[in-house]
Amino acid sequence: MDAPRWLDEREDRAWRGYRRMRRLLDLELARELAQDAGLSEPDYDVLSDLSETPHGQLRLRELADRMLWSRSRLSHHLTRMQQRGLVTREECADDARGSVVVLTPAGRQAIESAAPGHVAAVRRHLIDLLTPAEIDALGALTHRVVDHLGGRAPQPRHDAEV
Amino acid sequence: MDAPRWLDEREDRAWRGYRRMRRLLDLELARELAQDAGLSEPDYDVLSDLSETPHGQLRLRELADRMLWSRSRLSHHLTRMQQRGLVTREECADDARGSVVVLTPAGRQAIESAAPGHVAAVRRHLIDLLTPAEIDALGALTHRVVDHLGGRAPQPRHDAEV
DNA sequence: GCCAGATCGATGACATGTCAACGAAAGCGT
DNA sequence: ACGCTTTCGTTGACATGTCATCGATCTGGC
Repeated sequence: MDAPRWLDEREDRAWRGYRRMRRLLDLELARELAQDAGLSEPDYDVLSDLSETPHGQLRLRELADRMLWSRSRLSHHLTRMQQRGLVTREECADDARGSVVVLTPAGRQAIESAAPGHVAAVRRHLIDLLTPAEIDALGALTHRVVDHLGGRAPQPRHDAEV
Repeated sequence: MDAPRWLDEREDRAWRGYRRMRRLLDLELARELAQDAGLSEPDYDVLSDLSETPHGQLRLRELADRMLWSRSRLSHHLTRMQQRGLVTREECADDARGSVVVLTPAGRQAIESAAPGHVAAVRRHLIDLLTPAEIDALGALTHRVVDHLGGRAPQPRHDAEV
């Protein structure tokens, strides 16, 4: 705990750059997405994950885990998206507690018309600015960090114990 | 607008990895910070930026710009931090509209005792997992993206016009 | 000096995210 | 079959972030 190892100049540059990029990229992508497609980033992510499944549907639990969201957050968000007609909830056949989130035709329409523009924005502001080597490095490094953090989901524990 | 250029396998890997890392790193760093220091990440960032100035104080406007926050957000956040005794607001000498955010002794104490642990966490979960070459690449790439996005601040425009 | 327009920061209404608690239903050991 | 424990998803209270608006002040052109 003593003599903390501060970040040296290069490490600091990387860390600050990362945080700044993160913020600016978010703002810009969210801005364009809202303007061009009327969706927020969370909306887009939900629709995107759903649309990648065979039938455009997933157990709420499964979707929350994939997105690294709490079930509570997802449940609240789905309520709003449901009101906009982008998804519906159906009862789950094999588990009476569960609910299945289903993409509506309007939801599929929304993601399909939003995707090209969004991917273009991701290219324009990030991918196309990188060399092939940087893209590979970014892929390698991020996956290493993710593995290290043990890609498991959140959802608060009710553990006793210290 | 036709024939969108989707991400190829490597690009997709980098993009997904980035987003996943982003989320997991955030969760973990926020968790440790809250547990060890009783601060949220926004709290930490505010205190950190303030503590890097000569007198631990900044114009609200200036602080908001550095953090890429809206003034509204910062104003709300400061109100809460002020109630916890971490910062105070003082009148600005050369501009009667302005206010100066000042680090209190308790605020300085908070950031100084939180920093070593936070830096250690950043090392443990990110920096120390990367090779020197990756750190340099990350620094280069993030700064390029930031420059491209034109590091300017948000604050909604009231423009007419398309 | 004076006025038009810009900037500063605060505020309230609202959208979104978090957290703890809950009822219902499964799982599991006996 | 029976309880005990876990999991599922929802809910309400609350924390946080966004957006539009406001009054006060500053700035620049005249």
